Amino acid sequence: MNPTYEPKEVEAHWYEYWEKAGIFRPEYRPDGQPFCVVIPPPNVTGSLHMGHALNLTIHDVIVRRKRMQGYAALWVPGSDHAGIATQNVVERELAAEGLTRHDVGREAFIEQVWMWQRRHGGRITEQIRRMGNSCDWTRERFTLDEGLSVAVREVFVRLYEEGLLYRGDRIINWCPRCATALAEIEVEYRDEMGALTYISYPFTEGEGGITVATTRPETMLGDTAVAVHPDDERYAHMVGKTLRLPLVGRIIPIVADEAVDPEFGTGAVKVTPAHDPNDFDIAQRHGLEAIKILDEDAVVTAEGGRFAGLDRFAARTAVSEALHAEGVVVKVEEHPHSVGHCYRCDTIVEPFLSLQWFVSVLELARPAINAVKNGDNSFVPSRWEKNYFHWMENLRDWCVSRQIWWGHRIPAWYCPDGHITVAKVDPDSCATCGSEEISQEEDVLDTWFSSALWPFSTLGWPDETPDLAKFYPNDILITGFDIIFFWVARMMKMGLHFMDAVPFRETIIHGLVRDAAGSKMSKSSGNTIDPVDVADEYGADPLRLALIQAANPGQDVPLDLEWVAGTRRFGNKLWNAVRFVLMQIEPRSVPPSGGYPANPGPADAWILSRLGEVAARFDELADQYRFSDAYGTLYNFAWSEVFDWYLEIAKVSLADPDLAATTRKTLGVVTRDLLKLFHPAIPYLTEELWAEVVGQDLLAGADWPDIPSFVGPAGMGELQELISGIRRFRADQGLSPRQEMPLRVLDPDSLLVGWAHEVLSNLARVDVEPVDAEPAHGHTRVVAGTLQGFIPLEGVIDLDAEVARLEKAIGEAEADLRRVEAKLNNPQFLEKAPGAVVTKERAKQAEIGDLLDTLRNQRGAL
RNA sequence: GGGCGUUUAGCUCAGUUGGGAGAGCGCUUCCCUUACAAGGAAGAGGUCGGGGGAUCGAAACCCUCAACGCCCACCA
Repeated sequence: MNPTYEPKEVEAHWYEYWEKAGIFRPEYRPDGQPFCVVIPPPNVTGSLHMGHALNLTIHDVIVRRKRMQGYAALWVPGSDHAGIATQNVVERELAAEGLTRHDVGREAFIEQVWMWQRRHGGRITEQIRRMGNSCDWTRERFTLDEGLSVAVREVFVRLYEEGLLYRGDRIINWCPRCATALAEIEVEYRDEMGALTYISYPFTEGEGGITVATTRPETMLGDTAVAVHPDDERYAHMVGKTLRLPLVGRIIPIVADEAVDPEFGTGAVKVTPAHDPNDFDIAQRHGLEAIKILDEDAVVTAEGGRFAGLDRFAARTAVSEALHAEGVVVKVEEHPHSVGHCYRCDTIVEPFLSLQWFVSVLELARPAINAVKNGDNSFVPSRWEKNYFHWMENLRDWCVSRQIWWGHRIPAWYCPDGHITVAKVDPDSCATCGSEEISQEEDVLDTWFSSALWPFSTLGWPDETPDLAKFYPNDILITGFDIIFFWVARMMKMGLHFMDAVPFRETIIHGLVRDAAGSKMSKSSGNTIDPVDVADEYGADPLRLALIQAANPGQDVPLDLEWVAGTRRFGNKLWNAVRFVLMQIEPRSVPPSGGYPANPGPADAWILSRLGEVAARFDELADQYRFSDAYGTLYNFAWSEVFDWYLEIAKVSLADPDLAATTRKTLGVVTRDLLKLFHPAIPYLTEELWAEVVGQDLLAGADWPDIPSFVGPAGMGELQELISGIRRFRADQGLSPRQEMPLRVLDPDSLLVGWAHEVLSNLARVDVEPVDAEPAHGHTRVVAGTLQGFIPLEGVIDLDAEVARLEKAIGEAEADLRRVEAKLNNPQFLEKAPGAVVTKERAKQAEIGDLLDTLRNQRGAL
């Protein structure tokens, strides 16, 4: 073995062994209970970022542990066609050649996207493998593959037949750059400073008018009314009157509507039904006309009269200037307001009246809300359930049609008479009138429509496959809080509707990966760290361990390369600990499981008992998905107990003929079980070491540790405390750690037996002489419970240092005593505190009192 | 405007039935002891955001204030 841990070498080969051995397939454990999770499908043309790395590491830690625990564990991998995002990429390529997708034509364009996908699509899955993730690649799926397309079509048709999916004119959010409709959730709102323009609309009859306020003066071209609140006394007498729309000349009514907030602006609002959702609603209630004054490129239409042809922003300026010229602008004031941007390209979206396909989500949402309320699904951490409820209870219908080409084409056909035929199989004629002149809907479905089916479509639905029967519902779903609404909520709705069961039992929410300063990682701020680069430089295992050690449910994960360097140092420590063990035992001799010593020596029993406790605690924490705590516990145990103490003690035990055999056995099983416990987090390194220690089978397919209970011997803690105390004395005295010293040991409770004296003399570098009584003057004392060590002061040069050492100890003991006595002198405490607490305080008082006497005597003797 | 979260050592964070403040990194000192200097040993460092309250006892429970962060909302 190399003297140092080289992640790159270690990580070069194991993945293919695991895959070839079929360990990542649930069939590996034919009799195991099923356990299933589906990957949040990444964009097929994307590349791995740190958020993926965190999400995947959590997945893998869970799945690998479940597999080792004997479950038939299945992690379904796959990717998403990411309609708008992918289409944008290919369109940019075309644009470089001066072409648009319309120049190329639909079929050729789609073929070009497929080509792009075949060229780049393998990249992210390659990166997922590189990070060691144990997905079952034989079950890999793609949202646009044949099976999933069948599922999408089935769902579309059934929802349509059930009346839960319809085509209609609604205000949708339109991205003029992507040239498609968006769902509400696909719009990102940001506060921006705008101008609130107050415009006076004159009455058609008589003097005066009514003043309205708007941040978008250009939309006045499409106004068809002004609305006031019905209870607003200022305007009560005006309701029913008419106004002449400036610049346009259209006669528009004043209507009364509850939706108007009398407090805002002037309390009178201009109504532009075709370009504002509220206005659209008002118009519906009052039978107002909706006039589209912007087209799909956000350019003013012919309805805009002399402003026709102007871009929406140019139109804003032009209309504003014209209004000023006409003298109808009362005032303009600065006004912060929130502006919607396209989540794919950041262009300002345009609310737009448009004929689109919608899913009626409220009916689907009800069971999805109930499922969480009654515990069929729970969120971890549970506080996210509140957000989920609030979201689900306030849904607007989901616009699912997109005016792009890359995606599932909507299975609806129109005949010249306007009949709609929706069918699972492409029809030859109109289902209503039989006309053969039918044409298919041009639009495709929202990418999230297919993602919503992922937990069952990937398992073969609508066919009743064995996988579907075995692995639906999935057990868990792991994702960031940022896509709860995009994805989790929709999977819940679709899963319950079509499978009549929740798609997964638990929804595990993790945080965002942030940089070392706690800032969000983003391309624009240039603080992103590429996980593949990190894996190349530090290793995938160290990165995984660094991520998982910070990943408690719902918590953001700050990442500093310095911490990855730290986990790599841990890897090196583990590597060398194993190297040491292999110098003591026969390589490849430890059994894959069992093999615990029947009669362990005292130190063996101690470390085995601790191993059992730590493994139990680890399991408890891991079952709650508290991986930061779980691996923190394990990490500290491995380093500070096994490596720093047990291995050092073992060096002594190995020299003892009575203890050597059991020590070797213990070294072997403790090492092996540590490898098992660490394996889900650092699979490559542990597998490599397993090959040296166990040498048969693969760790990835091994059983989870089942550690029998051991009882640690009395005196272990005192022994360690005594050793530390002697080391502290030496450091305080400025003595060399190498300098041998005599040590008289008083051990009235016989805590230390022969082996322990050897340990003491080796680890503390002292010549041990057991004594039956406290030696005469001229010693300093190190106390560890009832165990006392006496170091002759002869030869200790620095008397002042020893005085200082003692006085510090006396000071600390006095402070402790004061605190304890303050409690015990409080009658209220004695009366009201539980008996056990009082007893504990009394014992403490006695113990500190003894210590203090000892220290004071010693101080006096100097 | 609503809702949620955070505030503990220089940094990042634990502290889950209220009973002697912890870890990792960083820092200081000593040590290249044949597994490991990517190491070992020892140590310094905190009025647990402020204020108030119930309690014998609060980092933890209640109230309040403050700062920071996130989500939602039809801010014309």
